[in-house]
Amino acid sequence: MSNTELSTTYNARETENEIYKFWEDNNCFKADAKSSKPAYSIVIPPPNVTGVLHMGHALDETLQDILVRYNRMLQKEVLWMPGCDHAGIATQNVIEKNLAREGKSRHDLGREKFLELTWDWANKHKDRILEQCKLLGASFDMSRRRFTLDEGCSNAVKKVFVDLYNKGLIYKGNYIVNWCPRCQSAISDVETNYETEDGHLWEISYALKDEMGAIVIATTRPETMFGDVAIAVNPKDYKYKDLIGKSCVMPLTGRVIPIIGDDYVDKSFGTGALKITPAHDPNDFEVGIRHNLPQIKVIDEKGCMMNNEYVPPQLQGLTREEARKKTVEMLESNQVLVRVTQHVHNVGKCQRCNTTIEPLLSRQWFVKMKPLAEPAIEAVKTGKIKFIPERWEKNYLMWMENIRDWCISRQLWWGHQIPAYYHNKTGEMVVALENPDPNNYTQDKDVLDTWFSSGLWPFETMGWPDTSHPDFKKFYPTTTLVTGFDIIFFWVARMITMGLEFTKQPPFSTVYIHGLIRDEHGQKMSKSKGNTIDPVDLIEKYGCDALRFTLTYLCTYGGQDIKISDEKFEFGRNFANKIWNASRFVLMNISKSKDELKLEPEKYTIADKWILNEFNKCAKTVNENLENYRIGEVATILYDFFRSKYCDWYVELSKIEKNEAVLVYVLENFLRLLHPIMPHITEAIWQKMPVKKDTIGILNTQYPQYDKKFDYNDDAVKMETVFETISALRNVRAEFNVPLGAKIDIIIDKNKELYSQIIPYLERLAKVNSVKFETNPAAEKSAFCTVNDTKITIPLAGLIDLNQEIARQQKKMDKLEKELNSIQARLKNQNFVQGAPKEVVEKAKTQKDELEKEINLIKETIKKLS
RNA sequence: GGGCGUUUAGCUCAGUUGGUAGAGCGCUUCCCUUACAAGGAAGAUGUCGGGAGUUCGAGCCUCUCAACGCCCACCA
Repeated sequence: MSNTELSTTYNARETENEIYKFWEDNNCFKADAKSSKPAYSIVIPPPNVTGVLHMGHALDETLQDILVRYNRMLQKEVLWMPGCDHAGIATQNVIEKNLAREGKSRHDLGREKFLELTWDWANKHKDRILEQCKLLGASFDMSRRRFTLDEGCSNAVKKVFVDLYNKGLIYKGNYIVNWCPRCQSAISDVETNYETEDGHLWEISYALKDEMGAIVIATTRPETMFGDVAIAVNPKDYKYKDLIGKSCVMPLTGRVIPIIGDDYVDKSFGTGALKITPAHDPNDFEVGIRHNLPQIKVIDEKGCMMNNEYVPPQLQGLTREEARKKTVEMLESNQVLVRVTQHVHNVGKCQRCNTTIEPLLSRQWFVKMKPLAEPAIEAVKTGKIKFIPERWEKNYLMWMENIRDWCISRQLWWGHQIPAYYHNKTGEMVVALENPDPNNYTQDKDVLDTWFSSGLWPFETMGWPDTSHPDFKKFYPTTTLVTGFDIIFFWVARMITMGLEFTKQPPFSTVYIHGLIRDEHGQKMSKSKGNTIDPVDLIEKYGCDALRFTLTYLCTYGGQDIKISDEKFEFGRNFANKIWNASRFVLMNISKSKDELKLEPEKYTIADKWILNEFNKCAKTVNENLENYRIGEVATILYDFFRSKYCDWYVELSKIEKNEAVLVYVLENFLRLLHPIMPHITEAIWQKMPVKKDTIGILNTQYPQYDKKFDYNDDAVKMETVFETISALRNVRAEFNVPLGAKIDIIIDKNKELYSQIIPYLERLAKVNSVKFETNPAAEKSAFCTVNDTKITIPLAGLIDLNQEIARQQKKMDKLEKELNSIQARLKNQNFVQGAPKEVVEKAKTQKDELEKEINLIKETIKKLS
């Protein structure tokens, strides 16, 4: 990278691969736990081993990398910890699907063989997604990469489980859980999604025992009736209250069950009477506990009717769906089906496979969440942990304040096996880090919810439980957590609770929540919809920096979802190309050596002062916005500065008169400011620049800051006048179709001091032939333009159309007058003059004066023309 | 049922303490002016969802209505 020539069009891919390799070869991303510099650390939200890179990762990783690179340039010791999640159910599903293709199930292999197979697969795919992240330019420390099932994480998981158990915060018990008959496992509440479905409400008549009459209940799930243990009515319901304490006879089976009273029953819903099936409905389960009722299971783990005394023989073994149909038929032929109505209701679905959940009575492990949630609520309320944007705090708090116990056991094989051991003969249970006696004790077959281990991610990756580990000491707690709002409950909340419980510190101080990536119609991207965009394709087509810049530009502070389409990334590509070419121009036009390129304030032109002033403002706002996580704003500011200020004006002016040192200084520092967003192109150009380099690359240079010595506001204002003049003259040329080759003469009535400085600019940029200064020039056959109080006359014999010119002037005057009217109205208002801040009033007065002057100028001009 | 978000130019969206609206794409006209046509110059386009209020002044604050979207809850 020593040649100073740059190719004419920017070849993003070639450059990016080369540059990333350069950083890797130089170990640029490696964090030093022994460094004395202040620490900045981020842990990656570990992508699933099963995963391939998608747009969500692209956004998430880009934002993290921006923060990481920014802080690295602020000269902090930066650790970005990469790694993957074993993703229990998701991974097991993939492997089982592969087996199914061979006509096998996991049971054909047995646990050991199955795990062997899964490990092979996981090892093969573990680094794939992190390798893909490198295509995004991710500057994480691969030497530290972790996996939630590696030895360190497994030890942390065991320790946490045992400690929580010993503190009484983990318990095992028979409760109703969300059971997925396809995954063959319990899942937690947050893994259950509800979908609205059209169903039926069946009203079934239960005959009273030992007397005439019947009670009619309403149900959406008649097949569960065989597990009924009571009929419940509201004690305040006059229709039924006398029946409480009596019994009824169940249709089809003849079993006798009591009628009970419970406030939970809604008098106005259905028939006002409710069958109670504790083993298959969460609410009924609660009612059953209150009334000390038995729990009768009639549906098994596969979602089929059980073969037991409660289920009629002809239904045994049928699926839930078949059994429902058959049950209804049987009820009908027994003439106990009173009525069927359409009923829209919500049905729980497994988040992983969308199978309808079966609420099932089951023996599972739970974490008692209330005591853990309290400090987690406190940490957010007191501001120890801040959410950005702030509104997510409310969301988090609401969930935390209504937290329910967390079912953590899964009937899977892939995951952390629960460290509970049962005596083979006595059944005695021991919860411990190790099996007390492998000959006599057998480990619990269940594994833990994936989120149990990812909940420990910020500290289990830093050496914990060894709190003297250098990484733990240097880099924990981490600084910022970056993620989408979709996993606040699954992951963020659990990291906070676990972090506080086990390290007594919040695992991070800021949670930066961004939106989700959607397709151009606002639809969530999914493989099944076929609307996904592959970031790898985008990188191939437009380049990684283009992808990063575009995403960043679209990522606004409010954390709105981001709609994308392929073509949107042309924006970033075009910008990269612009940067490349502008840099090419600069490098081609530098004749001085790096030692000669010194800023010499005494030689600055007003243009130099203007661009230095603009850059200085740019550096200031960029830093402020990065500090406040307004990352999209940063992209906008940098884009605007580079295109509208540096390229459109300063580079153009430099073709007339150049200060090489300023040209190079501003470019180099702009590249630094941009580096966190577009790391490769900025590094590639920087390497070729004739500047002093005492770091390996641009990535560890100092991040530019506001510098008082570059405050040149007065000159900047003058320069704006120059630009306005040039634009006004160009407008005249365009308006009257002055041929490109033709030069114009202009007569300026005042402000000679400034204009005489910039005659070469006018000549080159507005194709001016001659400049005269005259207070009252002859105005015939001329066009005019006004810039503040200055009038410029442009004789255009042969081209000028007087009416057209009058109309043009009139239009400008109308616009100015409208503005003036509004300001005048304000200034006439005593309330405004007295009530508004002094500066605002002063500003309005100045504006008024300026507007009046300019309007008078135009009026005079029009008068002369007509 | 509870909570949150969105509504600004044809499209996608910015708009940080209230001071009188911007970008990208698209569109019109001109230009391959030796950094860049993935470019340059000039230009058109908005009763800031409706209504009311606070204020000297509202895209921004308050209330209300409407449409769309999301989250939580889960009355069988």
